[in-house]
Amino acid sequence: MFVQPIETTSNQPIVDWRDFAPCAAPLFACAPEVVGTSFNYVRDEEIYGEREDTQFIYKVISGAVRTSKIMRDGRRQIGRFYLPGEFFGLELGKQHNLSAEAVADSKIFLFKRRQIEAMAQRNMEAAREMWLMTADHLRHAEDHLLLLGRKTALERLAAFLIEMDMSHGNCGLFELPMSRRDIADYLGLTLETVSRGFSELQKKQALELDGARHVVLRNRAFLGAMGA
Amino acid sequence: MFVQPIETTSNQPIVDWRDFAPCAAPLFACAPEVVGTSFNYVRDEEIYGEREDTQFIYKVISGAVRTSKIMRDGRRQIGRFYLPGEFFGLELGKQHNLSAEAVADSKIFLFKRRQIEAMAQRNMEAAREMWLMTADHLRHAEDHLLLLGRKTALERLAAFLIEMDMSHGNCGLFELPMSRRDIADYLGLTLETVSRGFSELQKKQALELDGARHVVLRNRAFLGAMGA
DNA sequence: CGTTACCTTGAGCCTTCTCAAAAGTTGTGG
DNA sequence: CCACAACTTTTGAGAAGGCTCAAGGTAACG
Repeated sequence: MFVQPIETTSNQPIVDWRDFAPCAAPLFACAPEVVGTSFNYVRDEEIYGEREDTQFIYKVISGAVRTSKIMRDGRRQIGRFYLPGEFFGLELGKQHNLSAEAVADSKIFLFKRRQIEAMAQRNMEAAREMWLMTADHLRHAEDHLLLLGRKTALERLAAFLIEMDMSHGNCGLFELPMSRRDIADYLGLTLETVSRGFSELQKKQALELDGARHVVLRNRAFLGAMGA
Repeated sequence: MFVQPIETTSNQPIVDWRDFAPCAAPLFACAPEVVGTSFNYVRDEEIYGEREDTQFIYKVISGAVRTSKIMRDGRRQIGRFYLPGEFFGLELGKQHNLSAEAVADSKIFLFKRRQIEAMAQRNMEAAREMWLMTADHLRHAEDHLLLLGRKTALERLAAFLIEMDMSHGNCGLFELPMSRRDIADYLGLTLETVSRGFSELQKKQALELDGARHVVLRNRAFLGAMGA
């Protein structure tokens, strides 16, 4: 159920090119010719489907997004979670290779792919910035291959917690926006194994859970060593 | 053991930009300003290491290459195999994220990263072509995530055979350049499970083995359905 | 023709999965 | 504010797919 975004009727750009730059990259001084449109998605709503045409490029404002592939019999692999500030859906091909859904109620900015492409044609720095984004996604995927192919359940969980902590500023305290099933499908496990893993890590004093989704890391060195 | 490539002393370009284009992409008409140098690697020789600086971009002429990550205790995950005609080692970051080794004795072309980067700065089409290459690698990695996270041993093997067949022109007949251990580390299995899988597929009349590495596919529809 | 590396097969084990049920959490309406 | 329903998470018990360890077979090479 792809929902067509509502275009703004205003001529004022809502978001300029600087917002399109990844957070880690130096900001641009180029023209605010690329405008975005805000849109809200409810939990589990599809943002785009696998093999669907690439019309937009997306930025998470609030909430969280997952990209995934699903097999005919229902087995699912989540490629990555996207948290506020992160971009997704940028692909060079005509069609998306993964689908994207909202993990929780989310506010997303949509940029027209045509505009982005046109800008990349004219602006060398912008083109490089987008290449950089693709390269960053590739690096994440490559790291995840090692996790899925060779790490144990507890190692995967540790790596996941460290990753989540990092994207929350390494403060050792964060709220998980996704369910145990989402985590399981990200880590190539079952939700029961994920749950058992959390219990195990609590027993090892590596973390505390306040409710199922509020995490406090108690031994980040241990988790880091285990997940790496 | 990284071996420094021998630079050509000739001013004649050995390879021009057209050779740098991925096979699937339209060829370029731009200047042959990028020159490459041929180099031979013996089986299992390291081409570059993980975290090593990105000095070159590589094209397989003959033989085969694997890129991989290794954990401290020796567990290894192979990211991808590269066969003749394919490029690898193209990264935007300062350092490689995976290491690369020759699977068999191989002839490789090396292109200076600096030259490639400079060209991308000047030539929009070339820049796009390189972005496309990164995007293609990302797509492959994403497909592989589903394989590693969710597929059974036999499904992984079937997918691998179909992939190998495709890169040999879908003729249903090819020579595997890599060992059972390499295949296992690519598919997130042990070499014994890979071997058992081959035997099982032979029993199912899906393929024939003439020696351990010469493969004849007998039922590609079956393998395709199983691997997808 | 012997040596070495690689591949296959077997037996038993272990991590993770499956199935099931209980416990906890959230939201809603009386 | 409480009761109830729906959903999520945790925990338990047993099953199974793939792993480990081990032995034997095959092919390449000096």
